Amino acid sequence: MQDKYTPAEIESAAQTHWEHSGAFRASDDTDKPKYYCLSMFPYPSGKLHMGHVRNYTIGDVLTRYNRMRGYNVLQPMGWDAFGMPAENAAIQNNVPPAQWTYANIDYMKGQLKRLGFAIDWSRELATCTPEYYRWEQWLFTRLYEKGLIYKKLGTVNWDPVDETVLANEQVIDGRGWRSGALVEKREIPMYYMKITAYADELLAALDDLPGWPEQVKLMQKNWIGRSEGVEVHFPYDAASIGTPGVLKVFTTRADTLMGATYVAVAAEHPLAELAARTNPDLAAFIEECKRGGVAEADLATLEKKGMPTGLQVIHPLSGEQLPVWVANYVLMGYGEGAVMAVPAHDERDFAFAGKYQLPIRMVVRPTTDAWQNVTAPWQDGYAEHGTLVNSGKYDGLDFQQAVDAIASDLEAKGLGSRRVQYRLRDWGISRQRYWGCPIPMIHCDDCGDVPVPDEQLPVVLPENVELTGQGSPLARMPEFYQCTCPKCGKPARRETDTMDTFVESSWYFLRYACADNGTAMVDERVNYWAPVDQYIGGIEHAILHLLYSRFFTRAMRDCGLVEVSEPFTNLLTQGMVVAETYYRELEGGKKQWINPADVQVERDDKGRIVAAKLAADGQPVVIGGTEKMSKSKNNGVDPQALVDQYGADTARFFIIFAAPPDQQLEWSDSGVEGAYRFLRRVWNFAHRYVNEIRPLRTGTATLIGPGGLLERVDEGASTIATTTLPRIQNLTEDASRTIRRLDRIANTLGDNPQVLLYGSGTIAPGPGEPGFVAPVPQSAPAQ
RNA sequence: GCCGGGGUGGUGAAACUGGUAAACACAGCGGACUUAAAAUCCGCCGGCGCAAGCCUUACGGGUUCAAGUCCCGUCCUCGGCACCA
Repeated sequence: MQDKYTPAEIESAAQTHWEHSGAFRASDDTDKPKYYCLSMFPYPSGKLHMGHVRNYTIGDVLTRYNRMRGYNVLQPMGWDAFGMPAENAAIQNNVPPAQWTYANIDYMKGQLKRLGFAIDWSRELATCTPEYYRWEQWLFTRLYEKGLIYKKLGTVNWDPVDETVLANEQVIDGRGWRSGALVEKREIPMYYMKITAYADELLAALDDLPGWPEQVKLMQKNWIGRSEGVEVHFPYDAASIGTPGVLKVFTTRADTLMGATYVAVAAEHPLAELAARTNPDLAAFIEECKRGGVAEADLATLEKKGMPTGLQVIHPLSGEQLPVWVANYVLMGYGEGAVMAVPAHDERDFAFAGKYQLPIRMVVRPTTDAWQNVTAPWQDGYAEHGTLVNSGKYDGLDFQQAVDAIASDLEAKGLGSRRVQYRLRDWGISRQRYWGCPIPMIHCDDCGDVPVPDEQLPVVLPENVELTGQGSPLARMPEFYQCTCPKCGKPARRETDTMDTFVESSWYFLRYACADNGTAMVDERVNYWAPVDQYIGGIEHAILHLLYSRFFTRAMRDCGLVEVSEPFTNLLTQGMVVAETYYRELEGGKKQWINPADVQVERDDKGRIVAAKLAADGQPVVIGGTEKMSKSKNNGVDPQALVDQYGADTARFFIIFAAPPDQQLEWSDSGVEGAYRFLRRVWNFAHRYVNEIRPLRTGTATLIGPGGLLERVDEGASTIATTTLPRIQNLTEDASRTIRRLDRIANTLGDNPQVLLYGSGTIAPGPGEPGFVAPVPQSAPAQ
């Protein structure tokens, strides 16, 4: 009897049936309520990894479940196909990025089909096709005309040897990853999307997203970082600077303005450059600040350094002269590229003033008696709000009174005003790379920057190119960049930068609603399907991708393209897939990571792993602990091997039961084995007791009965299948025992209990419908 | 450095508003049945202790009649930090 469970045959029969019957095609026109279930689309890197399998299995469970509840469910799939890895592969293997990408898509699509997901493949899209990116270009020109896209200087990592802009990922310890050269910061013109125009709305709308995890909303809130404060203008000192002007800074601590003893500017600030012209030491320091990459994590951990410019500005209230310093912790891209320094009440300024012997003036006294004067070492209390002292007419005011009085006085003098500032910066979308969506702009000597007119779209990315790793090939292709100005007809130069790949992923979920439309970006069907009811993906996208998508949906709304503002009603952030790691130390301290499949472990009588050895040579290996499955730690399990050995149902069944969706999943080979044995038994069980329902193929998952268990799945995606059945470890026991447990559970559900055998859905349904509901015998014999 | 998670037995993990920590299981150990194995059933299963009992939620403090849960601090770990996707 056990021989009857042949997953490869059973699954392929079911999948063929689904394909021919169009079982998973979502209808655009039905009375059923809609349910749009979306998993984040994959980057076509080569083959699926276990994280993909988990992501899409969770989405598939929700998809099939909601189909059975009577919803018109859309579960589409596509490819986030532009990006750096294709260029790297191209350089390494001498294959054009397009060819590499399409081959990967082909292979991975086959894998997804083999896994039997209920995907509507008729809506498939790949972001690297002109059919997709032409609409991105079209929207770009609309947003440019609306002023939501503009051009300004931005700072990038520059590799002086390869003469290439590097991504942060390509800068390792301040050096280019290929050339090894010391990386420099360089300013180049780039296009920006004005996401800050939506900062307030993006922030406020977080309160109306009950279906999002609190932690994600909090991260977005902090990322947007709204703060109320005062913009203060420090007039230039005529004697030292020469030209009239003001130095602008923003502060949330205007109450401490009378304690400001110097101002600090970024190395790229005009005042720094002015002073450097006559001061070689300062010029050298500015050069030093330009070394290294632009990643904030690196900048924030740098040792704080500075140098005086010799320039002075005038304190707007006291009239005192304050020295202007250049400091490496002030960044040009943030606010005005300058800060006022109040060493007595700011920890960073305190440390800086101590290092360079700058004056420290206490102007706030705490309400407690914890301290009386600001002295080293720094105490957190120094930064607390309190009563003003040493501040002339402002003495005795509390924080709010002081801010109000000082802001009013600055406004009266025309030297400042109250203002709201965001941490959020506009989104720079220009990339000096080949494998991306061309930015549809033309540069004309006479007319300036001119958007490509609609009738010339798309600007097609040439696909047969050779990559060298030095600069963008587009900039070396006259046939690409030579063009005529759409306005005056004179020879002009086409923009050779491409867009950030986050742009493609910011609207793909809307395109699925009408992927077949060749004449418009979206049509009225988008208002039927949007918003996505359930979005599933990794927590690593909590900020950038999700925030950009929320912004993009609003920008499209304001172009009259969609009605909704929020793209994703419910968000599930899935946990990682982790596994044991093993390694051996090579000479030179380098670690050679060994795949767990090649390791034999020894356990003590408590079941702890106490020793491990390589199966091939019997020699011991070091136990490296549990880590996220990755190539670098060589602890990945290949989904393909799993499917080949046990079938798709086992892979999916294990992965959905081994851990709650939002928690990390620990890989267990015995758990997989147990899942397989369980499925085999369920299949035999189903075959025996419910074979009057045809076609019957296999049983793959678990019971969900009417009553309690069913509702638990309904409560929220985070409880799928976790409380209804014991964890996968239980399933390593003999399946008949488990089935008896299922019966016991079923019997507690009241009259006419039903067991829903459900999972990959290869328990085939009646015509067209996946999933299968079978009555359960009141007491099933053990064997 | 900054923002957001996490840290409870050998393992997965429970503990809902502060009220018996470790439910439910897996693994393990012992036993029954069996010629034997499988299956099934029974018992044990955080630590120390013969026992009564004492100790135990990363670590150190605190609040409380009562703390895994609240507060302060520390350590470790994971995700993100705007050009990885």
